[in-house]
Amino acid sequence: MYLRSLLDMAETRGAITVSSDELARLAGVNAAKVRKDLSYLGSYGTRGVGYDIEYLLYQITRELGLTQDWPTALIGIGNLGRALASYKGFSERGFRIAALFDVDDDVIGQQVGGLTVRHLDELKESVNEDGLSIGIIATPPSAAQEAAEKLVDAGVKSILNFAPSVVNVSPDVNIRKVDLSIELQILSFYEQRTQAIAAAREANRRLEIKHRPPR
Amino acid sequence: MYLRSLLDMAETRGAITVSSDELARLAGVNAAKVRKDLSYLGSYGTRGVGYDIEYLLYQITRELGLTQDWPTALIGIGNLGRALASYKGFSERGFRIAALFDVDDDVIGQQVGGLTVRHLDELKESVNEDGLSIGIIATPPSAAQEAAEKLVDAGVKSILNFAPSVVNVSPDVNIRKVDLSIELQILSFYEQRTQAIAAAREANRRLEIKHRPPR
DNA sequence: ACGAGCTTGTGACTGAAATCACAAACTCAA
DNA sequence: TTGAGTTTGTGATTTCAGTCACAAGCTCGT
Repeated sequence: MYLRSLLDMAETRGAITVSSDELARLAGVNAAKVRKDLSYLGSYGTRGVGYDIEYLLYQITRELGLTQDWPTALIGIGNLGRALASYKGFSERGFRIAALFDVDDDVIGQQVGGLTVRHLDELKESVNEDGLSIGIIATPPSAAQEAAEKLVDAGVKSILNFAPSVVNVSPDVNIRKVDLSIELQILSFYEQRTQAIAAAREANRRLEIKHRPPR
Repeated sequence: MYLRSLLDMAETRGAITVSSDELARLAGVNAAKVRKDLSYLGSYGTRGVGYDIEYLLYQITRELGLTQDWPTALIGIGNLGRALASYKGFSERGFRIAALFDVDDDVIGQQVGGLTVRHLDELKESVNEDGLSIGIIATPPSAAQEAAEKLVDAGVKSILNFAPSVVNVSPDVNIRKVDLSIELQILSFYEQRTQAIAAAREANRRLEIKHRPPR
């Protein structure tokens, strides 16, 4: 989050430094938290001045491992897969989609974003050839477990799963999931609750009018 | 998460009940936490038996507001927008993409997933006509703020932002963001760290060999 | 050189979330 | 009916993240 705020800031304003207060406002958190978080990187701030934006950007980028190039395999070239393949946000952060895989013969061989879709069975050789280190799963839920296993078998230790299903892998593999609909469900929960509260208040108001004697 | 695990379970296995232990394993959390979480819904479990899967599914669905239909506006019909428009996971959970908006004349008028893309300026009328209650932003980062403001102006109180930029709205509006590349950055961080540790261990080993006298 | 005005870095504190641990409540077999 | 074996629901405890508060350290004007 800080990284994103700092990048925004570096682009737009010509400022050299930023205070924890300012960064906090941009990132939507407490200023003390900003300082504590940044202190884990070392003492890169100057009292009375703030943090040097460029230096801080470099340190965060380095710590997150974003100075390296991470060749990434994308499995499942459906609607979501295609969108991810051409998603600017990945390449901007050093995540280069380097190989595409699917199991559907109609899709295999197609050109997507300058890459040819290959069969999932060729994953292992491709990992060796291209040095793939991260795998993204964008398959239907039912195919996610198999995709994960093939990735692990090929030696990939970091997996990002966009399929809305539970995937089990050995504990030394780092798997994270993004469920696109979970955030919508959270919004729905709050909407539902505010509506329910409004309805209850309304019902209550009617009752009071009915039963309370006029003053 | 519980909802998803339970749906999986209801589909595959023919079990009637589930224990907190089992659900915890599926959802990847502590069993006591499962019980405490579920207890907020009321006491729907039976000691010595567990929870009735169907009943629990209904209660969670109801509490999350997923028994209702939530007509949703989607702004920004680029790669990601198109993928989201046809994403099965949304409709399965009751989120119906009911209207599409963009500002690009080349895109406006196109048919995407059975809907015609309209100009963002028509948002307000569409909110009134179709009863849109949730807005999804899938624009480029620079256009996200404007899209959010138009949504708020039209009366939408729940917004999901896929654009990787900070968006400010009044506090009575519920805005959540999904940053597709943040999860990759987290994976990168761990990869970077394990590689750094491995490198340090290797360097250390070499030093020891060099300096330690042979036994 | 010095004091006013900032801003960082961090120990102390607070509050919330996660976990533990166990009584209570159920099933089932004998 | 009883007792062994489960499993829930929840008070007590632990852990951890977030916040507060302030000394330390910097700049700049005078």
